[in-house]
Amino acid sequence: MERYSKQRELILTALRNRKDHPTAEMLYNDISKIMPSIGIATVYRNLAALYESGQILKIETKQGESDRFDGNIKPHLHFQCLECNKIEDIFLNEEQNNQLNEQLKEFANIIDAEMATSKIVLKGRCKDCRDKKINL
Amino acid sequence: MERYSKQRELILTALRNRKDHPTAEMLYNDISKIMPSIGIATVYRNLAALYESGQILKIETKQGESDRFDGNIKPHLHFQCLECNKIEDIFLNEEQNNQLNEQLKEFANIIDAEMATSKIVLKGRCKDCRDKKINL
DNA sequence: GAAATAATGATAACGGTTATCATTTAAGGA
DNA sequence: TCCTTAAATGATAACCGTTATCATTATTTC
Repeated sequence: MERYSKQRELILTALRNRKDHPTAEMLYNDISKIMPSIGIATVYRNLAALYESGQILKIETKQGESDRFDGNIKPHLHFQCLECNKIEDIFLNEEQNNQLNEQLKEFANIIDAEMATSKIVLKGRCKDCRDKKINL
Repeated sequence: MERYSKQRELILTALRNRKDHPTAEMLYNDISKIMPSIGIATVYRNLAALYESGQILKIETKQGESDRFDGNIKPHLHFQCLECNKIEDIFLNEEQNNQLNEQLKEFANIIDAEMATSKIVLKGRCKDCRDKKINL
């Protein structure tokens, strides 16, 4: 059975305290300041467990790039800036969310499949990078 | 400058001859039958080059799972079955495609970002797996 | 407390991909 | 056609994020 551990609590708190989408290693660095003895494997293990139990989100990235984690489990889209690589949240209102899901389910119906979830990452240029370009 | 190579031609042809979404290794296996001397690194190198020049698509998968490649560059969505892991294409008509893109661009506007591309993977149960379940 | 057994920490192993480097080969003249 | 040059190749080592292993520690239950 699942058993309480100080480490898991620290990991969940550390993730919720961040407003970005940290990697396992970033969280490990944060937590090391409080509990220097923690091992990186424990961070990975607990993030996996928290993800499987639905307490956090995981943004799977491509090979060789670390996965990102998200303490905010309200459904939302992600936007990744192609210039600075930052990942931002896009929260939709319920109406927008339902409408999008309905449309995607229809698309799945085209091939007679049942959609359960979708993974959407928008890519382009974030506000900061756009503003930076203008100032050059 | 870019220079012709028999290997690159074989790789592109091998990919186009498949209707699924093979991994680099699957293509390597196919091509080895014709050119046994080819090296796996050459396959990876050329797939990367073909992707960068827009001649093929790449479906980036999660860590520890091989990337998939697609010789069909007409814009389309992907559906991955959570049971059998197969990836299928979903082709939208132009109207559906434009409508979806417009909607996604609006979502990016919420955070003042400019969307260039989107990566959408629908997940759920494919037709085959659904039919299989019914027959049990 | 004591026993049972999850969870941990250190580190080796893993898997897909990329880098390295000597060798081969295509391209463009002489 | 031969020569030069530099891109492409093939073999393999290295890389990097992640997972497995295993002895040790710590939480739960009695």
